[in-house]
Amino acid sequence: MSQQRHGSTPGGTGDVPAFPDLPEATIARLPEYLRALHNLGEGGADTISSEGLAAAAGVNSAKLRKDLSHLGSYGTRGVGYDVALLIEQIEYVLGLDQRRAVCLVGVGNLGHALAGYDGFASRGFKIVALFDADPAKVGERIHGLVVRHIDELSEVAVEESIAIGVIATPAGAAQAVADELVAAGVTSILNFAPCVLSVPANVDVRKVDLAIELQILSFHEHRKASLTALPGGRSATGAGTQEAVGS
Amino acid sequence: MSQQRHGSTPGGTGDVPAFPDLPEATIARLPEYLRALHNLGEGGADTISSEGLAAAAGVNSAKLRKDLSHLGSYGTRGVGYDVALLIEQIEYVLGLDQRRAVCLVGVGNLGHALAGYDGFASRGFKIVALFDADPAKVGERIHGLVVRHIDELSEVAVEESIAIGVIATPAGAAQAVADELVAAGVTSILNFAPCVLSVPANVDVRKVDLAIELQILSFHEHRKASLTALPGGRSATGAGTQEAVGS
DNA sequence: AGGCGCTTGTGAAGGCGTGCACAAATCGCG
DNA sequence: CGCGATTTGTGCACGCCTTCACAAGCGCCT
Ligand SMILES: NC(=O)c1ccc[n+]([C@@H]2O[C@H](COP(=O)([O-])OP(=O)(O)OC[C@H]3O[C@@H](n4cnc5c(N)ncnc54)[C@H](O)[C@@H]3O)[C@@H](O)[C@H]2O)c1
Ligand SMILES: NC(=O)c1ccc[n+]([C@@H]2O[C@H](COP(=O)([O-])OP(=O)(O)OC[C@H]3O[C@@H](n4cnc5c(N)ncnc54)[C@H](O)[C@@H]3O)[C@@H](O)[C@H]2O)c1
Repeated sequence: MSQQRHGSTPGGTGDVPAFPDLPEATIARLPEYLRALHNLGEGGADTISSEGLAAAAGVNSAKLRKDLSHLGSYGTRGVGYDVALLIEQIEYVLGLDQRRAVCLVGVGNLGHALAGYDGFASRGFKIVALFDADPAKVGERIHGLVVRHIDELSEVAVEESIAIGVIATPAGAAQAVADELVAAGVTSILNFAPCVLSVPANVDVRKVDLAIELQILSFHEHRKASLTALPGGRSATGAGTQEAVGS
Repeated sequence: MSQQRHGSTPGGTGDVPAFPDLPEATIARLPEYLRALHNLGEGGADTISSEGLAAAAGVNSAKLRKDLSHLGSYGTRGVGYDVALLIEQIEYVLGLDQRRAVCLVGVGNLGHALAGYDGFASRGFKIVALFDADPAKVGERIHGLVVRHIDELSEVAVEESIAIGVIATPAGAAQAVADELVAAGVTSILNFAPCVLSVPANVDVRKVDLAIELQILSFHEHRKASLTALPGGRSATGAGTQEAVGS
């Protein structure tokens, strides 16, 4: 525990990240580990074993170790992982050491909820601008931010160095909004509208579609129902196993 | 086009679904195909090629064909897929031929938005009950539904045959709510709280965590930024390729 | 009626991700 | 100072998923 070397992360000379190539599946799980670590840290834990952290994150412990090994060796055999150090490492890899500016387009039902969500701020993001096309909404004040007209997007995006945009408009407007975001220099988009977006290759899009989530659950309900007719009525209701469903 | 046989789906004698075992990855994409098909159908298309449907759904056409082939042979070589027939098929497989009852627990910021979302109704679901623990919220009327106290959950769930529950409470309350949902007979849960849920093995859980989505985008921003220092300034801004990000 | 172009359905190959099982490493204790 | 208990890091094998490439099937046009 003597030297608390961070590998080559902060304080490095060249400070070149140059992640080899973290598996996509791994980076999708890092945020979950991070959340679990924060919980554990608040609980007063100094170190945590892979088994413990895996349980807190709802994954297999071997998978967790392999994931973390991709970042480097930040654990101590026989002891576990230093919680604070690991938090720092994951936050660095995810680029959360700097608070990232986010803009939100479409301040309707969903947009209102998102604008008022404090879970963003506590996890590395700051909503710095709200946009809408409806003149009736422009000027409205939400959680300390004034809704601006979508035409101002480009100007504000540059001014505030916004790299991430959230789309919460109806599906019909989403592609047009995406185009405007891209034109304004945004290179990452989180899309809540149920539609496919076309964007240049250097722009990342992630989509959240609640109806799809429900439909997947519906399928499993359908399947489960079709098996109810089986003998051996008692279902395999185990102890309290986490039912992990693909990312 | 003469005989419109549905394989063995509706109107079958035994009517036993007995899906062999659709790959998990496939069923996660079926809802996307379904949405694309509805769009195309409204656009007046009678049939659609795998290429066209794949484009509309943002996937590779070979993947789409393989996915659909798991449901049976519902295409016509040289022509494509019958839009209406395929919609019917997918909806059957997903169990959407019956409108599924959903309850929502936690009518706060996010819960309000979800309760008022019409995208559920149009895609096979009906929110039949809202619950909250806050006495100040109980009794409130939202979009035609009255918020009920969480203690009534079990009673209402049985009465309305609710199999799917949505959790939109703070993370601290989510596990307790999940336990109550399970006790009330709910076997599928959509969880918006940023935490891991422990449930019996026969219960499916899907989680939506917005901060995680943003953190994944942040990683890609971080990585992109670390490559900016490269020569050849012009980024590989292709035509308009969809940037598919894992499901 | 026959041929031609188009599209589906699928065999095969390759890549990715997962999980087991164990060697290597570290700590604490006698 | 050495030993056993504990936990990490990883080699390996297996299975799933994706993608290519193509034969089989279908309709249309001549
Ligand atoms: N409400 C929900 O709970 C919910 C859930 C899942 C998905 N969604 C999806 O999220 C999106 C928004 O849902 P909502 O319920 O908030 O809808 P909404 O109609 O309440 O809000 C949409 C907002 O977008 C604005 N808008 C429209 N066109 C615009 C444009 N070109 N530029 C900028 N702003 C524009 C509108 O003025 C409106 O304020 C929809 O695509 C919906 O399918 C909503
Ligand atoms: N608001 C958002 O945009 C947003 C975005 C992503 C995730 N989330 C997550 O969704 C959840 C809800 O967020 P929110 O902003 O709506 O919070 P909120 O505080 O506005 O609402 C939470 C609601 O849950 C109710 N509640 C608390 N304990 C309960 C219990 N035991 N049983 C039933 N109801 C209970 C509260 O009375 C309140 O009405 C949180 O976990 C949050 O992290 C919210």
